[in-house]
Amino acid sequence: MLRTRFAPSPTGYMHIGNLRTALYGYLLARRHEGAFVLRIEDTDQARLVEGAVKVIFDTLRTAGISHDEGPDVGGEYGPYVQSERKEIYLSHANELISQGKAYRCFCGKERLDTLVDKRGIAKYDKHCLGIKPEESKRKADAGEPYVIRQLIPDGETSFQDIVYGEIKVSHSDLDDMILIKSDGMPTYNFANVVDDHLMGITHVVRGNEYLSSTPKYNLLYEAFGWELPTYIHLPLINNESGEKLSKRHGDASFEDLLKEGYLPEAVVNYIALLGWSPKSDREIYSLEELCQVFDLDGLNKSPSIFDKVKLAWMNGEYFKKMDPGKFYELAEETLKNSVKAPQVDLKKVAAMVQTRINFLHEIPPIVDFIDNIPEFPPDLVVHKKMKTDIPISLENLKNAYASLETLKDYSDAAVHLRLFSLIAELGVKNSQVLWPVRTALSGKPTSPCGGTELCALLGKDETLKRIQKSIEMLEKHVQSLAR
RNA sequence: GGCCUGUUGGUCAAGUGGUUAAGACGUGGCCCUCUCACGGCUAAAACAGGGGUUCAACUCCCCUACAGGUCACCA
Repeated sequence: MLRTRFAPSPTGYMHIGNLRTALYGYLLARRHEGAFVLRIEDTDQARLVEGAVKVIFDTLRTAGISHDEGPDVGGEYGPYVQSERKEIYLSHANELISQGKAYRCFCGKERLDTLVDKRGIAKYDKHCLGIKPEESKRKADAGEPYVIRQLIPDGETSFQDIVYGEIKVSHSDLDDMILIKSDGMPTYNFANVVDDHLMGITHVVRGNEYLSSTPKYNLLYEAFGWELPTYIHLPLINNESGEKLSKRHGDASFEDLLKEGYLPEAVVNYIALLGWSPKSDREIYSLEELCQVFDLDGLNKSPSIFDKVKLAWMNGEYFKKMDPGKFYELAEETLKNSVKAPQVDLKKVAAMVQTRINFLHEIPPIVDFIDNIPEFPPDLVVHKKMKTDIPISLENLKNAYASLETLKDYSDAAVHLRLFSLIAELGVKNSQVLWPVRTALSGKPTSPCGGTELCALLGKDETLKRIQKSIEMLEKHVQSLAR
């Protein structure tokens, strides 16, 4: 059975790159009816962050990425938290020592520092490899602090990566990396390998920052006589400046994006398409659909840039295709805060606004005129394409007022009928009546609906009041010009 | 700096020796239309550079340039 894993370290911050790695691992497992396991890599005692594991759980849950095994749901390969597996790593490392494939290193920081070159790069000189096994054991038993290092043999390693193909490196470029730290905890490099094997991970999906250390991991697999997993290294996601996404650069985490108004479904959909392509023109996919179509073949090797502009578009797409009831539910609070007029049907407002926004926070400025119509200049009723000028607008506003004054039913259909028969009667262009009305009712150059709908939305009292006000304003303007 | 990887329009991205080099976002224009939006149509816009291999290279090889990753008792 295919088994993948997501193995984040609890930093309290889940960025988009991490989330995408989790997503692909999840999709691969789902697609092949395998298992997706969550493992917490908390071997760095110095960097423990309060509540960080919760951030991981929350992020995965809201993204809809569910794991089959993990610290919270259990499973037969647990525990799934590395700090609880300390002894496992230690015994494995000792096994390697007894086989001569790893050794204790007693070098202190001071000595290690002397190995650093002018660029700040150090390679261990295998100094402690020279210590005889019995001596090493004696020192360790005497309580001298030490780390355990992997002994890299001479030679060359090559391996296959699903997306990058064959990778070949010479062992002379590899360092005798630390497996067990002096506090007894394993390093990521070691724990990762041991756990992936012990947990039966068949496909390792991770960012390509691990591509160059993979040979070292393979040497570990080899030392233990374990079978290599299938590697799937993912191209990195960069920010607008082409840098790797990071908290330090102020790049948004999944949580941040949600706070900014992005829908989790849209974010998941968008990141699925960064570095992977369904090889079709279609771009909108639900998570379930992604589970059906995801394939390794569509994986890309070049890095991509996280583009919020396109994400914003996709967010809008999700709003547009959303069931109106669901949309109202999401928009209700925003609407109630921005529209207080009692006669206004907020469900109608929601419907008007649904195709016009990418974010909920774009709603208030669109509907603000409902409660408070702004003062507007006379010229606003002048529109070349609508074939209106001030005299025509004034005239038709008066006509519309008279016509609307006697109307009782202010439903969309009734207003529409009344105004269009007025237009027919006058023998003018639709826009010559409707544009002045729309402007008189909204006070703005644009509105989320036309003149007739505006009448119906505002109701009779408010409609007549606003038209009257515009008539007065325009008359005053005309008089001032005449003088 | 060593090693690893990458480089198709501004961005995402298809393309696996022979194509008018898709599509999407964004941008401009047009249509629809009682404004805006939606929707429809359309335009501009790309194979990093140089050498090979080949009848034929965006596709294969080499070099250069640029970019990213990595070289921690971080993961």
